[in-house]
Amino acid sequence: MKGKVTSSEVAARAGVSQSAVSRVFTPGASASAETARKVRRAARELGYRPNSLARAMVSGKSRIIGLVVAYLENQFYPVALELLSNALQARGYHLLVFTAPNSAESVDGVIQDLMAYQADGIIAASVSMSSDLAGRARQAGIPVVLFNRAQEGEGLVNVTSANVDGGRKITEFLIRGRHERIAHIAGWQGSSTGRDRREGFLRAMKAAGLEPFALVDGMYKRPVAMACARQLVAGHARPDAIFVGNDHMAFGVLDALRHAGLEPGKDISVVGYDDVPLAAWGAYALTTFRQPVNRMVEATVNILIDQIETDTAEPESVEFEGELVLRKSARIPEGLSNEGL
Amino acid sequence: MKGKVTSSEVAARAGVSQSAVSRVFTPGASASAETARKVRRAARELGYRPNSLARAMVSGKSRIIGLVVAYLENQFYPVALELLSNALQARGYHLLVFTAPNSAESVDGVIQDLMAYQADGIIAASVSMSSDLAGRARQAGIPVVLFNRAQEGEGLVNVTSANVDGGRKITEFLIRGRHERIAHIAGWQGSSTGRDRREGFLRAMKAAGLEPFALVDGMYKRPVAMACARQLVAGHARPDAIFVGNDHMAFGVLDALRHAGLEPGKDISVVGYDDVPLAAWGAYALTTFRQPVNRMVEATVNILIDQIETDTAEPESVEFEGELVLRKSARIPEGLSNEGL
DNA sequence: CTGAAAGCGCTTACAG
DNA sequence: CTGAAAGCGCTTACAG
Repeated sequence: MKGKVTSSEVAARAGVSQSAVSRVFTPGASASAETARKVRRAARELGYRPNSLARAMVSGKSRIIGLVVAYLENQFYPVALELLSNALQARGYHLLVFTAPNSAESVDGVIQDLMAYQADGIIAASVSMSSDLAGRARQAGIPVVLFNRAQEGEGLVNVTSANVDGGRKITEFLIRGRHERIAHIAGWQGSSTGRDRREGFLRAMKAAGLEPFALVDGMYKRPVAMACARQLVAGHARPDAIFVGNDHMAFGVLDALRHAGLEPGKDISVVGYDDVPLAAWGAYALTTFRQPVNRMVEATVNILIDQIETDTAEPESVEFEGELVLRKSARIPEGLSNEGL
Repeated sequence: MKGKVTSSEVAARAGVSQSAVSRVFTPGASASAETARKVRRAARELGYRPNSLARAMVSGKSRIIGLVVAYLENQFYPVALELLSNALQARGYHLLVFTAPNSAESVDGVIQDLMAYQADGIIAASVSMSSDLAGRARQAGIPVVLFNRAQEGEGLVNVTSANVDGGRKITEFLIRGRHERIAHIAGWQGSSTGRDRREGFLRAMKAAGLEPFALVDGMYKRPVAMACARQLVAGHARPDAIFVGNDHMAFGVLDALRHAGLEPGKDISVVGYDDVPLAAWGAYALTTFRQPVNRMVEATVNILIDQIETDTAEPESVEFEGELVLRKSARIPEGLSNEGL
């Protein structure tokens, strides 16, 4: 066990000062070709790499971005996590990941840990934080972006897709498909996405002069959504369409419906929200509304890095358009194809 | 932007020395009740938390564990990531996550970053690293555990399940079910899991005096596995069972088979490997071999923390038993139930 | 370009 | 128990 090698050891071996070693490893610092050569050689021989922690301490930049996520079972998050990680790595940042139950207290605790680690920025994916803590992060100069969740608060930037709009478009699609008894198993009403999609649903129904066949909170949980679906089709008056608050719940709904002997897309239409990879797989072929994860990730990373590396420009929340993706789980209105939307 | 608050500022406000502040925040250090009270009060008022980076520098312990993963599309990894993160957080450690394509070079690069961050330990999930780098990690005193992958090398600890055994048991199950034309779409042959499961398959076939109907490398990739499946059933001699190297590929195989008009579990049997959550969902109901993720995670965390916190005890690789999980995608031998195994 | 020196925010012997 | 001081491994003015 040799332990770590330091810049002083490299300096000794290269016959230069410790500062010289540091300069060779600092992009933009000045060192002669000769010095650089000697230093790199010694570094290679010793297996030296600058200690990022020490560098972070003196420079005040850790190049660590904290990511707080709730549940990874919903495929939307692993996908986002991977994209985020790749994009950040490409720009020299690293993701410190925390999984936290989606309660303000535990999220707050985790974010305090992140601040103790001098994270340069924080991404909260689908979780909310207390406004008190948001204020403190702002005071400490740590930018926070909320990914796929909207929350008011000073210094809080939201990156979302147009959820009200999406809920409305899905509902209009269903209405155009001549569905008359439309139910909504909503996303968790404690979240902005759950509320917004529901709002879109309600507006479209109202505009068409329709009453919801049923409206329940599926909590973004598979078992809850499945129970709701079973109940909805248990009586002899049943919905002819169900708009489900996200894909993760919609898969459960599809499973429950089939178990009850119904064929989705024929006996009953089901539409989800997100368009996770699994939605495209044959066994589900879920009609859904695509959230543009790529663009959401790109925006998140840009906003964060802009705030970290320049201190101008108050960042603004962004909202991206999504799009309906037609597959087999819902009846398609006559004359409509995926292109026609 | 007030910036971070330091222990000196807290000391000034509390009317004690900076060392005193440090002691109050160091578990096990001695401070009078009176001092502690004053310090905590001042800290609260100022919103102080010790800087983890500074603490890490002087103590030599960062409490950061690096996790390197390849692809998160296979549900096995998000599940493991979440469990790992929870277990580690509970013990005061944090996960710095890197996604890296599964090539020795990129994994090596990422691990060097991890070492630069003074990670206390490294978990490489289903990726391999060069033996050169493994040696360096060992020299630097950083424990590395390979999760779900076996690799020889000094200082490398493997946490796996009994893959040869699993492959054998699946094959025996298929043989007992009177399948006669058994194909294997293997996991990537560049990985120990892929090779071991295939080895188990081969041994069981040989013991039964059977020839493999087909044996191909599915590369752990869904599109590849689907193409293999399509080919296997294209001719008029087709397999009556397919053992697929992992669940992720098996879902693709199931989709491809159904698309070709075959009913899994009736016209043809399919067995996967892993038992990810999705395998239990109605649309797939995949018969598979369960890897005990919980125990694998627990062992990984214990081994790592033992090595970090005590410097005795050469750690040893561990291998856990898995178990067959019967669902609907494969014909069940007469007289056998899930209990009967 | 280069070296000596200060300083980042802590922990930890060392004396009292 | 408590304070003054050294030191963790770097970066970055400051002189030359």
